Amino acid sequence: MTPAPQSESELLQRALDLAGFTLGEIAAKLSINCPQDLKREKGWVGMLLEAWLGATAGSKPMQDFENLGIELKSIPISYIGKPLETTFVCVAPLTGVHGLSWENSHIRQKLSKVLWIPVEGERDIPVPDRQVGMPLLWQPSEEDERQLKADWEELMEMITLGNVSKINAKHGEYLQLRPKAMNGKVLTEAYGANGQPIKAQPKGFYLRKAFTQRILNKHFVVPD
DNA sequence: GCCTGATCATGT
DNA sequence: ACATGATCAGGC
Repeated sequence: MTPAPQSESELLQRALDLAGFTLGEIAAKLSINCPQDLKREKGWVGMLLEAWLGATAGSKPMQDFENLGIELKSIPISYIGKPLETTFVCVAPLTGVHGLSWENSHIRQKLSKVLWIPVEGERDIPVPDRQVGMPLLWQPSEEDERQLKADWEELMEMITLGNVSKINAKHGEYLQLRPKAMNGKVLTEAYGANGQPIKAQPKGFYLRKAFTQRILNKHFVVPD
């Protein structure tokens, strides 16, 4: 495990050092076993990058580099550099949401500064052969923030009004809510239509691919 | 169970 | 082909 970076430039330099290497090569440097596919270790790439960059491991609901105020996100990309998956951000609060605003929300804090690291994610490339790309330190533009806030307010209104059971992934232009649990049997507390407590499947906030693709496109030249 | 890290796999 | 809904692993 690498010690935590003490500055933004130190973190960026470490990330730059990874560009061009394969996941197998990076795993070997850290003496970590590299799986052939991610069917049973879906978060493996993120954990590997955390280990290399010196992120604080653990399940704490805070940014990966707390002292720097930076969140780390690996993003699987296609052969032409487009996102292959949506990006999970954080779990959605289903209770205790009275008075919660976008400005003081957990998700806004997480997205205030993100170090994106593109990694080849095509399933026909064995995990050890997948290459890591150039890192990108990103902060939401005013437009990004407006759009995320609008989606967040729409989604949170459904939660607040007890419409959790009506929520699906089709809501939200750039931000969506999807199940986030080990399986469909996991239930947590939420509000019913009359304000009564009900049990519902946990939800997570995800960034749609159109949003993350725009982030990548602003900084990298990508073929059409 | 809740949170982290996400991708898998099915439905349309 | 792609988005939605479902799922996998690990620490606390």
